[in-house]
Amino acid sequence: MSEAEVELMTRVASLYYMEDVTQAEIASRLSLSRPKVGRLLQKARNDGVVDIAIRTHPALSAQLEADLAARFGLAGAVLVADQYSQDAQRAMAARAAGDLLARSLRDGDVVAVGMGRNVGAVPDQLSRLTVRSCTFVAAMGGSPQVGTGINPNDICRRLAERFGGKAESLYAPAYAESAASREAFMRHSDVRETLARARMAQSALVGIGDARNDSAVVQMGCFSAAEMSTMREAGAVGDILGFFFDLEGRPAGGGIGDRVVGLGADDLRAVPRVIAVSSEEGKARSVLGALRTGVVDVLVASIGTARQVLAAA
Amino acid sequence: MSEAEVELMTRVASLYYMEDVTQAEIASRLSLSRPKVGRLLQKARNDGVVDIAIRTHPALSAQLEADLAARFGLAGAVLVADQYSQDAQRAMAARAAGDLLARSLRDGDVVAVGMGRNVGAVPDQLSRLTVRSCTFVAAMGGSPQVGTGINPNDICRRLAERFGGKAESLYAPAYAESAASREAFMRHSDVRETLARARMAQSALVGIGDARNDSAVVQMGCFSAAEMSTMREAGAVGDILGFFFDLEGRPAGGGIGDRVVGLGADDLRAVPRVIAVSSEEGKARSVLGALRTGVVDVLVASIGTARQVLAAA
DNA sequence: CGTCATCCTGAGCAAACGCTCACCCCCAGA
DNA sequence: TCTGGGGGTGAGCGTTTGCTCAGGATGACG
Repeated sequence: MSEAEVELMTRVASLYYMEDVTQAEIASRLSLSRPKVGRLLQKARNDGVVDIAIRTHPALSAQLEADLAARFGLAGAVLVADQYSQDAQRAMAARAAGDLLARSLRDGDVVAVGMGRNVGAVPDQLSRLTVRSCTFVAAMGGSPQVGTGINPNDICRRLAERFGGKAESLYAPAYAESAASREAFMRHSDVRETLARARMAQSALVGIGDARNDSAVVQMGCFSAAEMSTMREAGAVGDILGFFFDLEGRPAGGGIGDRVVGLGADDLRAVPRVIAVSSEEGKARSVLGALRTGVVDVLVASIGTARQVLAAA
Repeated sequence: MSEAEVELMTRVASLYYMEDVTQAEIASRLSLSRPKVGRLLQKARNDGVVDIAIRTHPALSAQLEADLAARFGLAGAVLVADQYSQDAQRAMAARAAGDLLARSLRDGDVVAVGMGRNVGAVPDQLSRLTVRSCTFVAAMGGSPQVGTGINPNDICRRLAERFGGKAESLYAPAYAESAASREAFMRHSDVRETLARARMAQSALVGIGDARNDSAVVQMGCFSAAEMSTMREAGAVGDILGFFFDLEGRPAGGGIGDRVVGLGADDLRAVPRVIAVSSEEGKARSVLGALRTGVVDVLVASIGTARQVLAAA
């Protein structure tokens, strides 16, 4: 895309969206055809030159955000409006998380990146225009069982693509068959070094999993449905980076969760700005547990989830 | 406006702008009439629930911004797309300045506020949704000669209104008739204390004046056109808060500019984050001088102005 | 309790817009 | 040189949208 085209696109977008000139009028002023103007506008929206965002009115969220921050010692909370469809909800949350990330990242920062559908949606919602030369490091291994787009390595790559930074992959499975095998993975120099870099990150972007049988970690093949059931019986309500916790935020699920190759809870606590995204309704208990672990600094969730979390707390 | 209405507005806006549902379809889904949906959307845009922004593509601005920052030791530069009309240009710059302010302000911050059309346009462009409990202090006196909207006190009031913070007025004229009279004003306890608070601000928002006979300070009656001519002959190319400088950024204009009641250049240098806005074409020399004074930390201007400034430097 | 003003509401219409489709231009390959 | 594909372009049409205006509800005030 040439610079001249970007400029034309910006001109057209300014006239249309800021000065409320009709497409036909813009066409005649700039000697273009009307369809061409329409196409330029469409492209402008696509490329992020025109940025349309739905903001949460403080009347709906300010009190809840303050309550969450106060109650769980968060640096902040970002609540988005409830949506009808789950896809829209995810997009909404992902976009808020992306904006937050874009605002807080400085050039040269390192970001530790988790997995899951919510985290995976963040790069999709991110405008291509905010350039940050950051490094995105996978904070957890991957799994061939699930499609691309959910794996940390892939999310890192896409985040780096959008921000114009670098991605650093973790070449390890998300989950080792045994504690011994996990140790072996963790000792491998590539894995060790990548995780060391992730541990030193200024920010982390993670999802909050629910401990259900259809959750992402099960689909990824990290755990069998049976193991997940066992963990649930042991009190597990959710996970962050494969680290399971109960409703009180204490480690839960027996040793089963200890076979994950990636950053642990203590590692995350040392990261200054851990952003946790949760979009699905019905994850209130998972979110509550997650907040109580003390690893989360900023929560991105829906207003509905926030209400439920506060009610349950 | 009730909470339920805000919620409805948000719902409608989400469906329309994020899920691309037509107004008629939204109307039938939510059992509303189509015009009602249209009105809700309009209101949503008005209130800032729907936020449409034109972003500057990095291809147009990134290099220039980096050059400006490097050459003048700025913390950053924000460049907006060139506009045809001066009003649109002003709105564009004001909006960028407002966004910048919203991003950098923390609760409890104090902001020193200057005057002029550009600064005055900032609150107009500011969405009402970003709440910050900050204090906006006038960094300069006012003048009854010019309409409201340009005077620092009024700008403070409007900024405070938008952000939900407090405004602190400076009850003094922008300009004293003599050095002695200025001293008298500056000694007055109200004036002294207000300026002391402005001096301790975390941020400042100021405009860059050109030293023309039709400039804002002349219209405000601070100086006569003749005095302005004298200052220009003495090398003055522009002013910040009534403090005049030449093309090299050195104080200029003889003692004439010393009768301004407000913060001086040294005061501003002590403010960690001075945001200077300039929107008009043809102010390149003023901006160049301003940047060389070393008081500006972040420049908000148009791409065209930036090009001229760098070419002249 | 009546009256007036104001705001809100929804019908109808004209304008604006998105979309499809045929067309043309450019370029690669025969 | 000819031919065929691909991408971009502008006419025309159907849909969507903004706007005006009359009707009705609501609330303030006499």
